[in-house]
Amino acid sequence: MPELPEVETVRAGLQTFIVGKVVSAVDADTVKSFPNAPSDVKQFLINASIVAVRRRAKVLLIDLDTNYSLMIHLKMTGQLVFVGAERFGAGHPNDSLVGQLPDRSTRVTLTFSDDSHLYFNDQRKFGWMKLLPTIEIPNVDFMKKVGPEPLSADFTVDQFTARFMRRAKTSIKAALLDQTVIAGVGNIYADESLWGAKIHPLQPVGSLTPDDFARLFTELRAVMNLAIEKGGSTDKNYINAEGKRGSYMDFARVFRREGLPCPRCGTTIIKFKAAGRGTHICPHCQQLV
DNA sequence: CACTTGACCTGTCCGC
DNA sequence: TGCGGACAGGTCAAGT
Repeated sequence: MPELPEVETVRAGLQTFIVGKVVSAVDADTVKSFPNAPSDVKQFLINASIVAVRRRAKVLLIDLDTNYSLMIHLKMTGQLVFVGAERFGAGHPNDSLVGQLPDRSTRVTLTFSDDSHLYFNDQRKFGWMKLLPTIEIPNVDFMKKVGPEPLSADFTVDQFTARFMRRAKTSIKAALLDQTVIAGVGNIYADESLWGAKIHPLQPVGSLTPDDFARLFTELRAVMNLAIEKGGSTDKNYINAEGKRGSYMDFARVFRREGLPCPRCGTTIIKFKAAGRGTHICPHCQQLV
């Protein structure tokens, strides 16, 4: 579910809420949620304090003062929700969630020494948490293979184009979704940026012109920045660290808008399958060439 | 090797 | 209302 803008929104919320807090209890399904961690994972977490919350691609990294980190992937339906202690009283940002969590999709509960909680919920159980030494993070297979951050200040259109040309024979949509090409793009922002750049999702990468890449580079970054500004996209499950929904779907131009008019030309938006995913285009603006 | 497909799970929606 | 099937925003292993 969550793509780069959603994970970044969660990260920013957690950075505000949990840095400095000390873990006092852990309730976790260690088999499901900590597949690679030591069996005594609770001992590694209890009494540790949160130092920082980072993000790389769609992965969250919670650094502890013990030189260990929690590495978390939310996959399709994962949520990380912070709930303050009741004694914080009315007006606390997420007071309304007190008593609602944990629920049946809660996989891990971290309790902090001030009686606040961090809940990892995941309906479909695709997500995971791993505990590992902070210094080992760069050695994790995914971290070694994942492509550059599309929003980083020093990322250029030339680098962007060169990354894609490694996958010249595949479709542009499949390449956008390939995390080893560019980090953080998922189905929503792939469709939205291809509409913005007026490129058909099945267009072979190798047939795109420098101008196509320039437009896609600009559109992808603009769409992701807008999505972060709107707190991400909530289609079904996604909520941020305060348990609140994102509003980007109110601004989506094609995603989940099949049957509605293209906001640019009025042609009816269609949906089909591309790169194995539900794909939305304006058949007038985005044509195979 | 490059690329595509199926599997991992649960919940929801749609048609009969 | 009940039931079966398709589908859902991600990633990896296995297959072609």
